[in-house]
Amino acid sequence: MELRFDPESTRLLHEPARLMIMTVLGACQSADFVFLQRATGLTKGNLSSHLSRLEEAGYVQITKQFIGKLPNTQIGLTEAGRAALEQHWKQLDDLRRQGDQLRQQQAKG
Amino acid sequence: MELRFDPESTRLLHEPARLMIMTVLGACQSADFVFLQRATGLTKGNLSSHLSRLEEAGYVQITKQFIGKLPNTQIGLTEAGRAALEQHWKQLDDLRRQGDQLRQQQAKG
DNA sequence: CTAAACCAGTTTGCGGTACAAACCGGTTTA
DNA sequence: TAAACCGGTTTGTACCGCAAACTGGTTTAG
Repeated sequence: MELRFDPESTRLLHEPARLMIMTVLGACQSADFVFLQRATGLTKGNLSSHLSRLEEAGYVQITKQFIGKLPNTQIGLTEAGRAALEQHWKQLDDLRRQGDQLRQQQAKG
Repeated sequence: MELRFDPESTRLLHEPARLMIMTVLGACQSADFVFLQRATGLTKGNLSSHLSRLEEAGYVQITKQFIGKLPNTQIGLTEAGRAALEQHWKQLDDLRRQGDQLRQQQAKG
């Protein structure tokens, strides 16, 4: 029996840090850098580089502005990003289902 | 709001290849190397090294024997392995739930 | 006035890892 | 007896996640 599960399709989201980021963003239209850092517990450097990757992948869009005199970075999911996140959960659910199925086949056969 | 999600606890299983392996093993008492390779679609080298990692982690136990004249490697989940796999799914479920919760809070507030 | 602390991030350096190619000891086929 | 096959393991490399160091500006302290 051939397990159908494509690691490459959502490889980006298999990194826990990125999955956390996407999960938070999935719940807001937009969050800023500091909020994301608090929510995920990542270091600034770490968060920054993950966001760059997600941006390159087209999963988030990043807009910079000034609030008063301070720089501020807003991050939001793109449609592609939202789709990828859903897709990722679906794949995991599906893998788990396949495991259960296999188990039942074993029980019978 | 602080996301509670510990990447380190099940980092090993965040690798898709390893999650596939564990999923298959979760359904059998024991599987052999060739079966695992077919089921997961991994290359031999890749599978071998992932199994070594899982063994070091105490998640699988590996026993070697000869079938006729050919070497044969049987792999099975340990109790720790089974527990880790369940734990992993739980963590993912939990993260997703937290996302949904956040979303509902946003809808209200 | 200026130096030290703070803010909001980005870049850099490094240790670790996933992957396939090369390899290995043996067995079967030609 | 040599070439192909079997069941894996080891090696080399390119990539990646992480925190420390840095950047460019702002506020506080003396």
